[in-house]
Amino acid sequence: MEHLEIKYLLKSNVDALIDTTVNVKGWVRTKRGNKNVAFIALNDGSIIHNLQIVIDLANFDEALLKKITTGACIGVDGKLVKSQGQGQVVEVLAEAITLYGEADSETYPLQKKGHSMEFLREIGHLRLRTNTFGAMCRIRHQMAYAIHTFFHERGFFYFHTPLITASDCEGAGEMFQVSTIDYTNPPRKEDGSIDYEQDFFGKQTSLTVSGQLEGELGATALGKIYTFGPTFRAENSNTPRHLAEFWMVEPEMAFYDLDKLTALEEEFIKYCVRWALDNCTDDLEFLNKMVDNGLLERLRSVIDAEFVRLPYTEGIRILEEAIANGHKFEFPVSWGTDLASEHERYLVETHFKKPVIMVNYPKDIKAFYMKQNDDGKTVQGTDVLFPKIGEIIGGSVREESYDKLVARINELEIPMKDMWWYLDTRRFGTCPHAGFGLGFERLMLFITGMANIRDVIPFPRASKTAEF
RNA sequence: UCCUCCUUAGCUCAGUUGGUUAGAGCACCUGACUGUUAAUCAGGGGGUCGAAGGUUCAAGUCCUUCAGGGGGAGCCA
Repeated sequence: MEHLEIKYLLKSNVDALIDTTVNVKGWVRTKRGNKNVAFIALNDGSIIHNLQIVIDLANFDEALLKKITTGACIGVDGKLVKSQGQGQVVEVLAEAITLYGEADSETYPLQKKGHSMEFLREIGHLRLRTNTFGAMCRIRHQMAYAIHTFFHERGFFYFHTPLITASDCEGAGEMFQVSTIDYTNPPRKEDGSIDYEQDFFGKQTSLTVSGQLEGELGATALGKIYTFGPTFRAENSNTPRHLAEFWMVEPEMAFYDLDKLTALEEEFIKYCVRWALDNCTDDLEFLNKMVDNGLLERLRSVIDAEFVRLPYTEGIRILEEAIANGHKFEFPVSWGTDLASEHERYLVETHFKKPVIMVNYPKDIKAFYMKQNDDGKTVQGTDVLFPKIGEIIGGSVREESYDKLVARINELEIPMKDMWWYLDTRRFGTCPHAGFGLGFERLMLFITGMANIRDVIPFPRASKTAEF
């Protein structure tokens, strides 16, 4: 008999299957009943909803039924019928049950009741079987698919940048070293330092902190590319918004200026949010009900809003005005300093009440590769600031002038000996170009309404966190 | 990394100015119930109070250190 997914039975027109025998397989969420009849809520992961299996106790061996507990895996052959009870349209009257795997009820950690996110992190290998994490994983898949679709439809090429790199040009913080050297007895040079020429790659290597620099090589050859892959930061940052291993989306486009860049950033995020609303309805409704009551409203408001373009200088003026009107911030505000989270939140949540794309930052608080403006003070960097989660995108127009770029590198004393290939993009056929980076899990935080970034990736990697 | 709060049953939490045998709800087990929706009702088992020291006649409760976790901050995506 053909095995049918529960999503198919609950979401398709199955009138033709009524009163026929079907086969379903999945994991038991709950079993309840009386001495005549038992009800099993069966979930196979294809959809958040459970299929109700009805068991006439007279037809089954009591020893078998006893083993069908929360968490057990079973297959059921049975007649599909319109449900007698409320709460579901169809249900299956069991005719034969196959027990694939028991789940001892005294030791199986997941209960019918809800669990705290903190507890579920301790059983990361099993939490995927909960409603919340099932919803998260299905949405995560849909978002990945949406991202590929968005760029593919617009002529971007999916461009694969290396995970192992020999350069840390962004200075984006601590990196994880990649080495086959025996660290208890490393080969040494005459001056006592470790001789990486004898290491696997013949030089010191790390896991990448960004695919941007290689992405620029792609954009200056293919026109429009995007990367979508894992990224690594060895920073010991212990917050609900940081991971040591996270997925990043980094488009890079030749011949894009600041206006085209911010337009793409806005269009991209709205596309993803709309995709979620269109394709993850059941999961989002569940999360809206169980995790974050304001979720659906917030998602819809982002689609409808026109993102504010806010020059940094104007942002500072608004914040100084707020202070003059009596608003208290913990940290001072002045032109030239980076904004603290509280300042960004004020602008997004209090002042404008919609997403803000801040542009033209002081050059001293942004990376060396950002395009310098004619004022000599600012660069064409952009941050997309979102309600609740803060910075979701960081991007910029890149400095395409070889002389200006090298001058800035020398000014900041950035070691570029391993970066000669990057400078060649400006030496040979340089072009105006721009790009941005979006933290995929930050997007997931916004889409799902989850509070902690460790709960929007199946197996989070963070400081002291690598058990599962 | 800094600030702050927390750690008591499988889970979520009570536990008074330090004072007999550490409690509840849920979960689990047993039983009842003619179709349940995280079913309901009755009963039962279950704890080295995060770890190590210390103060005290007496510590779940006070002190110190460590570990783990939450929230906030910095860094960023």
